[in-house]
Amino acid sequence: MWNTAGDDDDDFQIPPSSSQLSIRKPLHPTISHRPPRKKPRLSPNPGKENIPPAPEFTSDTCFSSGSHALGSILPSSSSTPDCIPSSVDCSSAGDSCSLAAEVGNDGVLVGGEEKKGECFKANREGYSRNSMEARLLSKSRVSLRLEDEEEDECCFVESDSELDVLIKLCSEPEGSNSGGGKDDSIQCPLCETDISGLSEEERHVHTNNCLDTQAPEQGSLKSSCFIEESVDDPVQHPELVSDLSPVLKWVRSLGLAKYEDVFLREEIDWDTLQSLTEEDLLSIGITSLGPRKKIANALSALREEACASSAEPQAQSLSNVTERQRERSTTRKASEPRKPTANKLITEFFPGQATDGIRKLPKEPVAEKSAADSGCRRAAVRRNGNNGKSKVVPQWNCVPGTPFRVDAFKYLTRDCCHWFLTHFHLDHYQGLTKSFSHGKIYCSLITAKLVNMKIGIPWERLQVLHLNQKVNIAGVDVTCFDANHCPGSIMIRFEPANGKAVLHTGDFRYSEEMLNLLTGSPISSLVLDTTYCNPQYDFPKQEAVIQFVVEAIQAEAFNPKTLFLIGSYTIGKERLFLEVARVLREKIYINPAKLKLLECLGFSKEDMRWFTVKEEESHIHVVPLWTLASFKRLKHIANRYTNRYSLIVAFSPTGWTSGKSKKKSPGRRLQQGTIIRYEVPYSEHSSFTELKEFVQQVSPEVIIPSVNNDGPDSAAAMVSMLLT
DNA sequence: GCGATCAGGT
DNA sequence: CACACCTGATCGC
Repeated sequence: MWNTAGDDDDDFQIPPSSSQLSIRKPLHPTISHRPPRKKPRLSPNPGKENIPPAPEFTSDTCFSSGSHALGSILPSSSSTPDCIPSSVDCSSAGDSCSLAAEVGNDGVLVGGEEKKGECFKANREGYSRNSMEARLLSKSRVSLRLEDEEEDECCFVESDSELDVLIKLCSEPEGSNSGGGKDDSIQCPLCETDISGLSEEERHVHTNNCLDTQAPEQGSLKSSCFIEESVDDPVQHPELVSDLSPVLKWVRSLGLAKYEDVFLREEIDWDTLQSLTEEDLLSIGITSLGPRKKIANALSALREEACASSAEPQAQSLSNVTERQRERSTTRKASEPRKPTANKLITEFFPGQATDGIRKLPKEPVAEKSAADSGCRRAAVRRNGNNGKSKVVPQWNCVPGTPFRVDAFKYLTRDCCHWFLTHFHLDHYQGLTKSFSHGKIYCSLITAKLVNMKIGIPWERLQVLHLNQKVNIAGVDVTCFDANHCPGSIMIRFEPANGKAVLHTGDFRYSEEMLNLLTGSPISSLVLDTTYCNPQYDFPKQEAVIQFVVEAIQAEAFNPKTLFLIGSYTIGKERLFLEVARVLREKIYINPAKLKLLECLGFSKEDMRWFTVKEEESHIHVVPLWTLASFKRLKHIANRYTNRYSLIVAFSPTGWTSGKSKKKSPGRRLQQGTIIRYEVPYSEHSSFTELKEFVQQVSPEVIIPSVNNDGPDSAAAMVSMLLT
């Protein structure tokens, strides 16, 4: 694993790294191999469970039980073989060539037969086409395709979540209460005329007419949903714009017209405006200091003004507005349920839950305060939400039962002096600067080195945690494990005195080995990396994707004037390009800064030999991921190398590749002229299936998602999906 | 001038 | 979608 380094103070090499990736020989399970799990796959649809991903060929079995050490991706016994074109089995050759060819199922690449020939040419080291990996890939592709069929079911699960049911319920107009069947009569929400006989378009015309003529009476609308909708869509309902316009005018008068939207979205009326604090402004999205101060100052001036004369002309002119607002809010209360609006706290869907403590259901984990949390994260505090308290630390940055914080440097407070950092990615260490003086930072050795080197945190502030070793910090037993995310990434188990253990996954990619390590006290709360917590994200094992990339490179390499580009983050994806180097037996170019960084990651000397900072020594270059994002940038690179290279083949490894389109394919190939870009689903987060497996195994009482998205992917919805 | 922070982009 | 990061603008010391 990445962090095996941490096991040994003096030597932070990544063992067992001596092995060479040999994709060309049949593989054997390694010593550490565990038999594939026999337990039934979790499936939202039991009837379809007979479509497992071919157990005998899962990467877990072919490779060494899902291990993570670079070297152990494949058995160490097989140094790169000098085999053996003569042993090639033609039928399977078709298989593996078609891997590359099929990538191009969008079209362009590689017709079958010719390309096969090219494959052989490119196959400098030769290899047994009948390899397990080739079978693994074709197999997994089949199973993936089959799994696509399950997808609908998964989506159904999602849409059937508690949240969704509520949303559906809420979005039904009152008029359509009784079933809303299509035979029911449809009334205009304004004049209540039966408009069933009209076409949909005609109905729109009708209601729009009513709107135009009846606008002043909108307060009498029956459906509060409609009112809310109007606010959401002021363009369609101009009368409401004028409702809010004093606020908007005021904002405009400050020269901050760009924030009008914010006030509109938050439905801030004149009264509310005057009670806004600076915190509120921050929370509704006015994050720039300047504008915020400006508004705050203007507000205090406004308040003073209001105090000075309680019946000022300005207030007078606005009274009708505020009255209307009040009226609206009372109407609202009286006619629930109401339609959810974009700016509604998810908490509101779960009355009581937000303020309740941990809600425990027998055997079923729940999303703890998930609702409140999702609101807190994006807009730290919402209007009227926090009684003026400052920055709210999101739930997932806290460790229940302890005063500790995890990846919470954006929320530095003086009441905490134990700060954990799970890994060195910007979104987790953001806020951490070298002037940090809030106590100790606990992290893995690799992360500590990076934090020290890149941010300048002095070593005195850093406390290295070694993998799988329990230590006691402020009375809490703390153990960390390899998170299999990026080098140095850890998951942390906290065992506070109250007996309720907390597992914080940080960002992680599931592996079965984690479960071996996680034995011990049962986990009460699980803070879970839910990046891909949606059934639509199901991607192959990393090993399979590496395999795919290697084969694609081989297939494309018939042209000696080809430049290969592999995308990478500051840290992450190393495994991918290191394996490519090993397999192709070619050095990989990285820039000096990257080399310095890689030197912190504990690679062995042998591994480091695969890297070079001399551009001319390699035609495989590691570049930042975003330079591959657009063909425009790629063309720019191509222009730089017109003399040396006639073809560019780029690999863009990201889990999002397996989004809505091209689901679960091991990669796809895009081409523009002499530039080819492969998008490969190489993910360093757990797939949905893996998340389910993990949650199932850990079986916590409470799940706290570390989510970035809200809406239908709310915490509650996610938890419900995980449990389905 | 520099570091920190934010907005907007890929 | 928004991974994890970049660039450029702005702010404060």
